[in-house]
Amino acid sequence: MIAITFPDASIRKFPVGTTPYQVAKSISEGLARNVISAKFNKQTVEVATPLETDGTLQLFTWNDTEGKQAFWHSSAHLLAQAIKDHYPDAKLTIGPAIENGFYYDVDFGDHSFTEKELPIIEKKMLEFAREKFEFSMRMASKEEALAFYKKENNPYKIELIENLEDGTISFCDHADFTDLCRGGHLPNTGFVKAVKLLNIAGAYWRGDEKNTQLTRIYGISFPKQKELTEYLELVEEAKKRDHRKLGKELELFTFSQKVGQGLPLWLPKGTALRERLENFLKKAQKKAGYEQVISPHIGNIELYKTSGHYEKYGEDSFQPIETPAEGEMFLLKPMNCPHHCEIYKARPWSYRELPKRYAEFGTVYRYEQSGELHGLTRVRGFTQDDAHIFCTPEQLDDEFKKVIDLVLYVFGSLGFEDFTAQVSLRDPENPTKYIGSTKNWELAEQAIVNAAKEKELNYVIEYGEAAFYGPKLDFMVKDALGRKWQLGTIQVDYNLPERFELSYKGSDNELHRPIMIHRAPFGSMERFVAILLESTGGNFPLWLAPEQVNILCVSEKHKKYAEKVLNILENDEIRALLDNRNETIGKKIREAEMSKVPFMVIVGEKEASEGLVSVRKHRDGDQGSMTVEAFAAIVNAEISKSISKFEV
RNA sequence: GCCGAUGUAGCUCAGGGGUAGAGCGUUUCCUUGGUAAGGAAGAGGUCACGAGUUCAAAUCUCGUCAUUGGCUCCA
Repeated sequence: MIAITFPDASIRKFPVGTTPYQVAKSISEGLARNVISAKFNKQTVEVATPLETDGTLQLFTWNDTEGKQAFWHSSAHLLAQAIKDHYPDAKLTIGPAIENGFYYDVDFGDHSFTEKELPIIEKKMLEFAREKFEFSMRMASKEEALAFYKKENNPYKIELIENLEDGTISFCDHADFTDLCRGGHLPNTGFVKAVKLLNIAGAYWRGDEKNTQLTRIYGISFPKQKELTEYLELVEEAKKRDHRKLGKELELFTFSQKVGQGLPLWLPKGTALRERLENFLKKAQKKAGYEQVISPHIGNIELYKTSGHYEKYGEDSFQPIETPAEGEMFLLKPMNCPHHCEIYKARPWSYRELPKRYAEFGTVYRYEQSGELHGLTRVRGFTQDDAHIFCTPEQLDDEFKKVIDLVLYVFGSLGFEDFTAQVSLRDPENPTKYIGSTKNWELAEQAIVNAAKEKELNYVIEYGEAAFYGPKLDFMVKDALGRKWQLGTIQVDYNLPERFELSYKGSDNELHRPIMIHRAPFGSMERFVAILLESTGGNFPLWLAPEQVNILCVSEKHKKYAEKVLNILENDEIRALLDNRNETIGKKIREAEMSKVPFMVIVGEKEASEGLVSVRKHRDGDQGSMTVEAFAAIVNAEISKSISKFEV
């Protein structure tokens, strides 16, 4: 007998060779029907794997992340089977489960696989699924495995196997299909009842652009048709929140082929929105001891040679601007830090005067690869809500924490709750990538981790994600389609102060190097507005909305009274717009609802004679009538509720 | 930059080797209204751009530009 420990710490005895499936069956028939995969002593096992020793067992169903992973991983096997069935010469590479679904990377050789073929493969997958082929694992020697793929003429699998240790290599078989595999499958293909192949894309073998480009087929599968339908509806809903679509509908920004790709044009409403965000942050920053500075959009190439950026990014940047005078070269500013270093250098500093905090909404230009441009989230010209803090080593910890407070305040005022903090440290395997002494790096990394802990951030540590000049703390959010973007960032930099030979006089009357902190709570105005659009679906917090109130006249006869109402609201600093077009009230309401204006006030015969307004709230409907003053008070109360004061 | 897709009216989209289509918007007129679309008439397009094939190209082919799904990259 073997003793099996369950997640609730209970222990039961089973005969040697009992499978997880049999264990599930001993618990309940329902669990046995639904058990998808299992972990035994924290190792993924098949539900049909006989258990030979004592150990802890976890059983997973579709409702567990691990269960979904096994489900989708098995679906990738089905996909591969269908591809091989249709294209016997296709060379399979890897096919993992991902957060939502799975993919398989395939080398189709000379054949150019297109989206039109997806339904054919999809249909084949479902046919195979219905056969309820059992998945079964078997161990193979390295020699055996290599021989198999040599016969298949598949260099990718051979490369994978060559990097594996003999004795750890296993295959998974179902029907007449075999794939190199570590394990973690459904009992059989019959669990897969619904499949959708979503799209195809190019992907480099092993993620290296020097390698062959393979065809990646993305798909998702479910145990019920209904769940697939719901998933697809969810994706459709998410697409409605796409900032590119909302930006057009709400007339916030646009792009022009003539101006150039990745160079956004801000329309009046978008500009007003952006200015409101800027003023909001400026106010908080002023309170936190920042000083605004302004620097030019270009800088002498020597500036970037000093900073080291030219050496690192020169060839991948917008190329230098050459002037009529010989030998003069300017670069479009790709970041603000070198300029701010020169501002710091404008005069000598005493330790008593630090920290200096220079803030600038600095517009920068970066030559991003054309294929990487994406709406407002990845552009070639954008404005950072940048600031650089120059401080003494003793001040670093405290300053870092203050910046975190500011970022949390900004996110809080905008209702951003769904974010994670990412601590980016050096890649331990590639230490030469970084500039600066090991000692300084260690100090800075420690400072960041401490701050993240103390501020109780929900953080993850990513090794190898640090900037070349220092470690950083980034605030990550997801867009409507689940793609991750970096918004706020805080970076410690020991490098630029060194390169620019920055100094301050210490209490010992000696010159010392300050430490520099780069930080941007929004990240960039462009990306922030994009993410804000997607997270709110265009229903901005009241204090940010381009128009807060639309005044709708029942008929043109009430224009005069409406203008009086407009006047009162404007005097109360409420952004209101008068709609006195020759349209029915129903139509005006409909359009105001669709343009997501938070409040509508309706004025007609009744209101004019009683001196009231009839209030309607976006998405909530009729709120009854009240005096204009009472309405203004409601609006102002809601504004001050959503935007708290920044406390230092 | 790479692999794939897309580009038709201001917007959303249909069509497709032989005179360019719809809805919304816009303009004018009628209508003066009560909580999500009042009615009528009109204007509006070198079908992204450039070449080629053809008697004939918006349609087929190639190239360019832009958008887009990914990959790579991201100071």
